Amino acid sequence: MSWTDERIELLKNLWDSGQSASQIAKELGEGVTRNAVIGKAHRLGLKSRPSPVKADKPEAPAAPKRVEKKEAKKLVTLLDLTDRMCKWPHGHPGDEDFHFCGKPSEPGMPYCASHCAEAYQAQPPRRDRRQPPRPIL
DNA sequence: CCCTGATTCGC
DNA sequence: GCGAATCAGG
Repeated sequence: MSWTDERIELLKNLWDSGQSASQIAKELGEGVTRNAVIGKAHRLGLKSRPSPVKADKPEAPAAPKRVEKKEAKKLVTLLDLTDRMCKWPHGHPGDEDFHFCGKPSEPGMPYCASHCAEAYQAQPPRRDRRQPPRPIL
């Protein structure tokens, strides 16, 4: 596959819609890797959203602006889920704040480690609480 | 190990 | 121009 106009547009849209390169790659499908996406994005001049590597290092810690509001976390909706994402739901379907855990899931599992623990609790030894059969004599 | 984007470099 | 390999960080 080559970069047709359509694909390029899709790339642009997804890119500045905040999708990660790997997610875009999946949606473009057909053997497109995140490297391809990043490479193309780079070449197109679409660039540089906060990259972990280039992250700031001002080194002057003289700015104690700690009382900032917590950044509003994006809620992981059904549409955001990919495999390898924890599918543990929070809230009730239909509610505005219904969302999924979304953390990296345990390999082969639908949930992250902690939610696996939640989901797959071994049943505690259930003592049979019915009255034992009473011998006739 | 999961993930992120950036860069390099042979094709 | 392309993107796999690599790098660099969370």
